[in-house]
Amino acid sequence: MSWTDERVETLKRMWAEGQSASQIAKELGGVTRNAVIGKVHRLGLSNRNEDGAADPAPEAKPEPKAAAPKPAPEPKAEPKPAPAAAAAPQPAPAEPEPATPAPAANNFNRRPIVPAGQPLPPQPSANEISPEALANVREVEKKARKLSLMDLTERTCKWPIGDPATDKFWFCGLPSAPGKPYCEAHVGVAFQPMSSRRDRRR
DNA sequence: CCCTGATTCGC
DNA sequence: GCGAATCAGG
Repeated sequence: MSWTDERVETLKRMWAEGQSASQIAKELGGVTRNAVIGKVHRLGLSNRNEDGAADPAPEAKPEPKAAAPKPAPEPKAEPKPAPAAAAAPQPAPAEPEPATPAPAANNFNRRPIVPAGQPLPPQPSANEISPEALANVREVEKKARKLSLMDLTERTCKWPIGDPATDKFWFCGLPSAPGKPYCEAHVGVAFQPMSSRRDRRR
């Protein structure tokens, strides 16, 4: 694979969008993230520093996991439902397959990338979670690995526990089922089959 | 352990 | 110019 104009263009665009090198590499195909980073440096766009302003902004790495406007072969960013408390959270009342909902990202970018909508609009809470599942969740919370945001990966449970306004806040962090955002127990309460009450007739 | 970008250096 | 290996870090 070589850096054709088109590929370089894609690289530039995605890099400008804040995509990570690995994401870009995946999109392009045939190259590793190292190749992408190498190219980025050679192109001289390692940082989007506009010269002149010697503005020391040492701490500024939001690591935007923004959703791509156009290319979305593999949605990476997963929205973090924020159940009010550990009490009765119902992040995703789902019916079909909530594989990867909307990219409600936490993006503090300079340029508009994400419309930034409501983080958690619909909370019908018209579900009844089985007492067993709830008890299970309670139990699981005791075993939570208490991961920080940084430690979350695609295979760690992203169920929030505690009050985000305090420092008593962390994520479950237990091993999550492949492709699922939560561990077994939390998947159970997060994705309800939608019909706690089966309509008798129609 | 997962990930990120940065740098080096033989090709 | 290229990118794997390595480094430094969250």
